[in-house]
Amino acid sequence: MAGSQHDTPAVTARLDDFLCFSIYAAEHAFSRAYKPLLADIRLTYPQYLVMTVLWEEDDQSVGQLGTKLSLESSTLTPLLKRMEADGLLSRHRDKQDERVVRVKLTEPGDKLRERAAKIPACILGATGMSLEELGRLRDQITQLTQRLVEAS
Amino acid sequence: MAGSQHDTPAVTARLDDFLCFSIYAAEHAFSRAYKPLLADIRLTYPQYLVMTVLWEEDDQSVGQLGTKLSLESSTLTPLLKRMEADGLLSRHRDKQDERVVRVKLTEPGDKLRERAAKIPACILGATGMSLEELGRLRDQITQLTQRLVEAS
DNA sequence: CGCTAAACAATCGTACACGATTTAATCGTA
DNA sequence: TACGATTAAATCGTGTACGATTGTTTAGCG
Repeated sequence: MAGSQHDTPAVTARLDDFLCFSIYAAEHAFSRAYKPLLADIRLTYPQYLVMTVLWEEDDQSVGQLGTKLSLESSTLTPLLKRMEADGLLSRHRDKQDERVVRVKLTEPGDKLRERAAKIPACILGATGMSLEELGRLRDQITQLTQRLVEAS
Repeated sequence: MAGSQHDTPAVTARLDDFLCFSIYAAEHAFSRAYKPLLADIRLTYPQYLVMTVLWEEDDQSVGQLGTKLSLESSTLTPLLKRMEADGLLSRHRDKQDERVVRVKLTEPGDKLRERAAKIPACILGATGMSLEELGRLRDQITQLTQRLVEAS
């Protein structure tokens, strides 16, 4: 048959060896860890990420949000519409450039920030890691992401 | 400044500071890096993970797959049905215990393993990391996941 | 033996997520 | 200034992903 001498050995990499799978599992674990905390303030995990971006800087375009979150308009538009229906934010065409839709927090959306303020500490506690460890790990992962993006 | 003495300061954590977001972004980046490679063999990323588990050990129950992949039957059942329709695997009730459904690779599903064999090396190249670095990072992330799961 | 409890997969409803396409607005340049 | 190219969102179709519920089958216990 094919690889009588060297090429691909019959060995298959184990899933647990995959860095990508560890990331996949960690993403699920984070999402689940956040779920009960976010349920209190009636946000999903992606919605929480959007709110975090807006709490950081209000009045951004859909495109800006997409860049920061690595999401397409095809994902963001319905997500933002749900959040608008929930009264968290408003969406309006930019007067200067009608192609652009600007997203602004409503009063309740802005207020929610206070109720969400304790969440990061809860998650930090769940990780059982120090801020330094956590920061180092985050930076390594961010660097990895950048390389993956550049390579594609 | 910040904590004049205690309660929540007006400062909001920046999204980029969040470990969870670095994971979220990395998960997207991996999924996108795999996409063109997987398109060649007509698999989605989650389907590839299922195949990897089955290449490692054939003939597993839906529950076993779910445990290894951290997925619910509500996710796996439709996913496996699509893969069955694509001729990659078969699903049959276990004769000993009619509650369980056993998933087996078909001949084409097994053969696909060879064509997929070069993918890990492509991804490794895209990360620009050494196997040692990669392994260390993976172990840290796996440990993090375990702590998150335990804490919930 | 019979009956409840538990286990397993499937189903349903909701919510991301993406690529490809579409629509509308603006820009560039002849 | 006209008109093709570009940009920004939205739309459409497909595929995960989950919680809650359902339907079957098996296990456990009196």
